[in-house]
Amino acid sequence: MLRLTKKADYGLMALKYLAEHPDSVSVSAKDIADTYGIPPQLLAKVLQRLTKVGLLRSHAGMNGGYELSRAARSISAFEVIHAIDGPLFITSCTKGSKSCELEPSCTIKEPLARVNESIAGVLKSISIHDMAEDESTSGRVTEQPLVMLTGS
Amino acid sequence: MLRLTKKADYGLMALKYLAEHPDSVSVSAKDIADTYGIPPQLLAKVLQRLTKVGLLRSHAGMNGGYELSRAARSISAFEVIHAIDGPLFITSCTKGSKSCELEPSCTIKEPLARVNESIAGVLKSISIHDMAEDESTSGRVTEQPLVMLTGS
DNA sequence: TGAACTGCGACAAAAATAGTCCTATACTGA
DNA sequence: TCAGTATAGGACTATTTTTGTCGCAGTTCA
Ligand code: FES
Ligand code: FES
Repeated sequence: MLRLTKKADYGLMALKYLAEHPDSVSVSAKDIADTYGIPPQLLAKVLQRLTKVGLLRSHAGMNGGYELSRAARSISAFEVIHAIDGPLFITSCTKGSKSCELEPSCTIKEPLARVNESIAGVLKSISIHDMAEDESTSGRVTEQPLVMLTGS
Repeated sequence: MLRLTKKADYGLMALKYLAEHPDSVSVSAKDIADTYGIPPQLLAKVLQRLTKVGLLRSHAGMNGGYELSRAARSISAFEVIHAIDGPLFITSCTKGSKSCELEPSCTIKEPLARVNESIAGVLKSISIHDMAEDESTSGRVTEQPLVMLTGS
């Protein structure tokens, strides 16, 4: 449930990498793919999309690659995920204008839309910078009890 | 991104239906499937699972069916979703104990775990009762601007 | 010129979801 | 006690989504 796609994951990882290497003028997709052990071509596509929406600046040719187009602090996880996975959301319908078949009957959409908002809010409140920060902040968050399975 | 499965949707819809019909002693899977126009057998399975985890009580035989085992107010969306879609969460890895291949390199997991918590919190804070309530509360939430696409 | 890049579109493979079928079992009421 | 209606659940297929690959065109730089 509520799984992020790998592409989004890859995208976040890549941005995090870039945020941690501000010295390098630009880093190639291959470089990042190698350090994380993920398929280069796939990552390339992800980075291309991020470039398209303006989160990255690309530079073709030798010693080319990507760099953040803004400060890591100003790029939210939401933006990244939205750029890669698209705007779709919680309920299985939610096609924006096009409403699903069970529209008249299903009244579940409304309350869930508010859940969406909350989630989007959380995602927006986390920046790439925050993520990059994490490992330098020692093992602070490592062993928290994640009280989220009480339901069953 | 972050899509709920249809099964979970169906489950929520069914519980909502039950919450709205407290008069009926028990409602059959077919009844609910018919009113919402969803595959009866599939809904049956969903209801069976909800019964198994104790959210519903089932009653076989003629005029049988399901009923809420607790007050709608005390059943959270989280419980329902968790029961149906399982405990899996945000990051593409997160197999609990089994950590993914890119474990040493990927440091993105930690911060995202906190996002998970927040989302779970939101889901836990919404009860079936809240959902059922929604339509009686007039068209209050209908035309809210959902400010969640600012990213792109 | 040629090596090392990005930028795309089309495909193929794999995995997750959605949905169906079939059989067994439980309860009800006539 | 028997027919009808309902849940329980395993096995299976179909569909969709996600993941990953290939090939080729354009760019930059030495
Ligand atoms: S599932 Fe489409 S309107 Fe609710
Ligand atoms: S994607 Fe598995 S540890 Fe980050």
